[in-house]
Amino acid sequence: MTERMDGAKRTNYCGTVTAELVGREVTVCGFAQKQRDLGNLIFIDLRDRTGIVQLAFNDQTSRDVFEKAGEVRSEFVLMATGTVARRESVNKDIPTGEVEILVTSLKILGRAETPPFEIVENSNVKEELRLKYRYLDLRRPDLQKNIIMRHKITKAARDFFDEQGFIEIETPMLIRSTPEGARDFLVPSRVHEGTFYALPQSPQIYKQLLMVSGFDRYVQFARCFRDEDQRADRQPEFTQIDLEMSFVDVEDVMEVGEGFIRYLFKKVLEIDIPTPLPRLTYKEAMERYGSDKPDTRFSVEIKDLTDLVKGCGFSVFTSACETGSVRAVCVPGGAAAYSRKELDKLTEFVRGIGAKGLAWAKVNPDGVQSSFGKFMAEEEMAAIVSRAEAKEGDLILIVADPKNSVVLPTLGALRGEVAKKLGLIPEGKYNFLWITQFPFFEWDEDSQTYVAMHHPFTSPMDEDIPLLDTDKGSVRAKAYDLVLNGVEMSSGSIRITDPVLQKKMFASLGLSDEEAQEKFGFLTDAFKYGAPPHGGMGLGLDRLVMIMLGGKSIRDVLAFPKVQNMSELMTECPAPVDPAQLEELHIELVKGEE
RNA sequence: GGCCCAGUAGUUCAGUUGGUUAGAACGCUAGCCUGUCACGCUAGAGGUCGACGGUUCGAGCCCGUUCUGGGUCGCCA
Repeated sequence: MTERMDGAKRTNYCGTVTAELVGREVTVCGFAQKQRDLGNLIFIDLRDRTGIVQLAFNDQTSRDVFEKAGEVRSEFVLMATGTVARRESVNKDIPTGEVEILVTSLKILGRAETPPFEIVENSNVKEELRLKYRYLDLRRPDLQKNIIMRHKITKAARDFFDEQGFIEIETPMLIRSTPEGARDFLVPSRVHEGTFYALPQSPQIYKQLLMVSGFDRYVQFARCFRDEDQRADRQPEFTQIDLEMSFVDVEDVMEVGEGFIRYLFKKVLEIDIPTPLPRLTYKEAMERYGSDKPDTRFSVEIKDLTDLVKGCGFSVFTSACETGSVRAVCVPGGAAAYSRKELDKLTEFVRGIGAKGLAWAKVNPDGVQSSFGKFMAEEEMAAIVSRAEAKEGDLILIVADPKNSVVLPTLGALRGEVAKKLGLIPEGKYNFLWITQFPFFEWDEDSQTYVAMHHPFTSPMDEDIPLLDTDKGSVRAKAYDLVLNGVEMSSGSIRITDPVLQKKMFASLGLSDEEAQEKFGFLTDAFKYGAPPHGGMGLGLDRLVMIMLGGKSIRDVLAFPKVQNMSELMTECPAPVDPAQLEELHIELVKGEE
């Protein structure tokens, strides 16, 4: 039989019962971590979210309490009252290790079956099982720590933005679908047959309307939804710290952004992040790191060899030079000792990304050994080694392609791959970086047109507006990303508020007036009534928490995450619904093709 | 949608060239035990080797299909 609390109150959390309380009567509640029955002496480790305290039962304990203690098994829910006493032997491993509670009253408030896995820290139980019993997994101290840390981070964020004069406003979860970008989750309307709401991918349009409404500084911890395939750092529903400000330009938003980062890291981790944060333009980031979200925790950078190999005898290089380039990364750390097999693996790796091959050169003590040496004059090879800044023992990896859009990302991925392999990435380092001056348009090979790299309300840079008619590819946007350790943490921009310019941008993206009105009319209409210049950013909270906790998987910072195929193993959702429910929603299921 | 990895007791794993009754540790159950805290000692229970099909005298092991989970590419304005 389980017992009732009968009006008893907890006086202390387990983890707070320390030596100062010796002699005092306390009442603690929690889960039995472990029961150790020594015959006429029983110990129970009682656990709550603050830690563990030892309950002791001995010959001083009344018979019925002692017998009850003997029944206790792992994960029983207990309430115990007793006197705090010094232990005969101290446990130095836990904060409460100097004391124990000599129990005078014990209530078994809940019995527990043996759990499918032990509730312990650093569990290496298969994730599938942990997620099926997520409520048990969440009892483990590491996950408790993560979830509590997440709370601290959002609390600090609320404090910061409140101090900065931001108003927290909730925007709707049921919104109009705007079929740009990622796939929407759709919600059928019961009342309006054949119509659907969408779940927001971001509160973008609403927060811009709030600027039109004069709220001036808005913030929201916004739940966002994207129906795209998952990754280790991506979930179908996620949270953004979403903000928007009026009467600002790029610098103002970035200043708030980095002020927040500095505040947060100091407050939560007691780490000083020096500001202003380093910046790179998109172009520079691509040319030096081959990525618009470079990991700068290790120094390997891309070097351009094009001018050095233009006239060499290696046709792979010379043909690439015509429209593309030949570039290299120099891998330190004794990578010249790489075996043929390891080099083949790297070649396979770059082929997987889209490059046609990988050339290599080892800087050995007795000279340079390379995959293309027979096509090179000695001075040419020496120039390559010097340009790559390679030292003895280094390995130069070279990618050549007629398209820079192949060369740069390939080397970017390659530098990350080898850094991981060689352990060049230091732990516990937080390298923030702004990427600025993104191109406005992206050339789309499939449709042979320019498409918006950001959403279509992003403002072009003032000085690039004339290029809209002459050189679309060179137009830069007032857009900025915040990158942390090679992960995109945040993305933001200054928005267009000039109706004439907005019309022009829509046209540049191939949207007719009618289409633009149909899709975004409510926004452009709103701007007719006076729109303050504004801009903002959205910061991925889940990823931020993950990196601040040194985690690798976003599932570890969410209470109830979904797995790769977007289902949730505990409640087994998504799930079929009753036919009557479908009928009410005017939905008929059609069989998929076999 | 493509590619890669994993699936054996409740859990984590081992399992030789295909060969008798599939093992270990932890956990669990029972008994003993007054200072444990990874308690100890004794005894015990516990398996459709993810599923289906094939090869074989014989399959945990080989082959095919499939399911589940993970990673990654495509995708994520």
